[in-house]
Amino acid sequence: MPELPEVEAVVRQIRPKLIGRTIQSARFAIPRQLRPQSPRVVARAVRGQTIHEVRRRGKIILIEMDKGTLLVHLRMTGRLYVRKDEKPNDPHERAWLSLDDGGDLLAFRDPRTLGVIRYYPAGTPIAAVNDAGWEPLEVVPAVNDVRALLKRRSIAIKPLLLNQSIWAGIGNIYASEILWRARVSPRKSAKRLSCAEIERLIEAVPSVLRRALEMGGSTVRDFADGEGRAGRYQREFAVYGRDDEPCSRCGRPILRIVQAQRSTYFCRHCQK
DNA sequence: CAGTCGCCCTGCGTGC
DNA sequence: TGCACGCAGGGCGACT
Repeated sequence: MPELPEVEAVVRQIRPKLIGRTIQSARFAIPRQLRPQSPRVVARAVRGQTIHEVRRRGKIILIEMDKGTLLVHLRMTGRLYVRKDEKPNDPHERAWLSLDDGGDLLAFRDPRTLGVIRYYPAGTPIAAVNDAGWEPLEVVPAVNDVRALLKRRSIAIKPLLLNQSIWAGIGNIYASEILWRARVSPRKSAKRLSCAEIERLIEAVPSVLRRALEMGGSTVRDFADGEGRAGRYQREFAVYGRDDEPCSRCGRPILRIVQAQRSTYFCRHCQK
């Protein structure tokens, strides 16, 4: 579900509610989500630790404590929010961290249970973080640096944008939106992008993501931020989910194709 | 090695 | 109404 803008929205919501709080206890309902670690071991490890920082790297949420870091990846349907401990349990909640004062709880809701939770003792390398590519809202890479990464990749540019080691945080919705803005065909082999196309891509990546973040992210099905609020960027989608509708640039119908088992939306006329 | 595919899950909308 | 099917914002491991 959530891509960079949605994850950032969640982090901004929960961060002030978590910093300085101490974890009293933790519960994990789906052991598979912690594999290869075990719920019991992780619960014991985090108990009594104080949260110092809550950060995002790409789509990854990092809850940093005295002696280690809890990593949360929301994957398709995960949500994180702070709520009062007394509310009746949502049947889709899968993990809970109870906080010291005020009877608050950090809840992890994830109907499909594809989300991931992992604990890293301080000093342990976090591979997914170390392997993550440019942070789109912080780094504007040089054309030559992007070209170097693309030059021997024959894979189509759209599935490559989903690879988190180029830019971190781009997912299936924004990949289509970014390529429409950059006027690059999603089917074009990465190594065949011209310098001009790479320049447009470098412009489009942060532009699309920043605008989506300003709008509170996108809500296609049921995304909600840490306050339970829906995003509004879906109203501005140029192509995602708009197959057969006219392209706002040229009026030709938007196409839907499948690449690497995922839907791609684009305009064949203005994306070459 | 690079690229593709199946799969992990649940829930919802569509069409018969 | 009920059921089967396709599809979903992600990413990994097993293949070719």
